[in-house]
Amino acid sequence: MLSQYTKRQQEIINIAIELMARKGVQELTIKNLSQKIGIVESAIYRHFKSKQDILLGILNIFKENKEDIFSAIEKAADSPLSQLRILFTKRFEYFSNNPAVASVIFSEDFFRNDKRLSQMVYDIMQINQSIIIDIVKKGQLAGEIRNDLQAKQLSFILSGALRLIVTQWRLSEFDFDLVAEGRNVWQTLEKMIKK
Amino acid sequence: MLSQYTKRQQEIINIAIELMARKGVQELTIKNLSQKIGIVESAIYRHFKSKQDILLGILNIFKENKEDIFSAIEKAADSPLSQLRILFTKRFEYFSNNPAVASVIFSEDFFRNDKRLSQMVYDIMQINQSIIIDIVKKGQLAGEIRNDLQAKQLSFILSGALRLIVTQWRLSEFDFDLVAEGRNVWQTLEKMIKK
DNA sequence: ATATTGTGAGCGAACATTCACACACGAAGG
DNA sequence: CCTTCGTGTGTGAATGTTCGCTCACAATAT
Repeated sequence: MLSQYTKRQQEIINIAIELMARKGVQELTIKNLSQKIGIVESAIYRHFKSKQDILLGILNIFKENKEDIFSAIEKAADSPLSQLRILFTKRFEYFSNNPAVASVIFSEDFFRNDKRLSQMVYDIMQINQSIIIDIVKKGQLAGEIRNDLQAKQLSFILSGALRLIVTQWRLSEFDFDLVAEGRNVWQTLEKMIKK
Repeated sequence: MLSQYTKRQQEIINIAIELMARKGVQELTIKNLSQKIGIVESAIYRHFKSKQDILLGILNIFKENKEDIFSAIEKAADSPLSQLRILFTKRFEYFSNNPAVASVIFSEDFFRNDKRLSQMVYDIMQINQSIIIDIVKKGQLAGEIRNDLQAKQLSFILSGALRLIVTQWRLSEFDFDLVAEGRNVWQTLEKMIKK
């Protein structure tokens, strides 16, 4: 088995993501979940021992995907600046194709109650940040990126822009072209950080 | 009366904000609210006709405060770049003194269910953006800010950084100095946008 | 035959909200 | 000066709903 989850579990996780995307976190109930799958409520508990574990599953799926993107980018032996551009583009494309995931991953508040969940959210954020920092540092060494700016602050600003645009896209009910708008923002960012 | 709300209503709103700050949005229940005030649940409904109206009250308070900050900044007849710096500083100071409000204002997801509430969140965001855009444009005209960058994109990047730092501060349970970190981020941003 | 998955009824808790009732208090009227 | 009355506020019990979850049982599949 490729994933740590069974087929049914993956199905449940995906539908859970869709539900959260449609109308926010309060839409994710065991009842809605089971109805959309076509089984009865109690059957959910054959596959997950609690709702928290389903949420954990959602975060896991996202974490795995993110790690995939990153390792793909590292292998693409481009210049650091191109790597950042590809990173941005790929993330926007992913969210554009999976709007549901975007809705879930940025609603950190919802995960605050549970230690495991909030820790996972924090981990995902950290992975994100540290990989961007690494690329920025490489770019500074290569003389591609301004080195009068701290890598940490820079990656922070990059992440902030990425997050905000996705958030607005989400709140606008996905009614603008995320990939196109993302490209615009990236171009401005590139001008700002390029040496 | 200065505000559109009575004393008791203001008290309820403030405690509601505190509750949401402590453990996230799910902590805000009529029961918790009434207990913390020292009255019985049903008494809440003497002052607000529904929970949604309390949430609307929270957003109103924040909107009013934000408008105050902005008008104060406009009056301070500084250079546009200084105005931006003051804007950043004041916002960080405000959140630092009112961590509860920070928690509330960035949990947009929670407000998605209700048309009035999501509209209000959207309004607040728009006010924010448009004022920053105005200042940026002035700065570009005055030759203080690079004009090879679109004002809209720039203000976007500024807002994104501001939001992300507040979010991380919030998720870290407020355990770093928001004002100091905010100053760092601003200094980097300033270098990036200055002509 | 045994393990996996689904069913249906039901449980206890939490939730927002309603309602009949009680109390306090200032204004109005005799 | 006392009574009366309306208004604003708090009380305690109750309602209907939704929630996550459990359990005895049945069907299905290997």
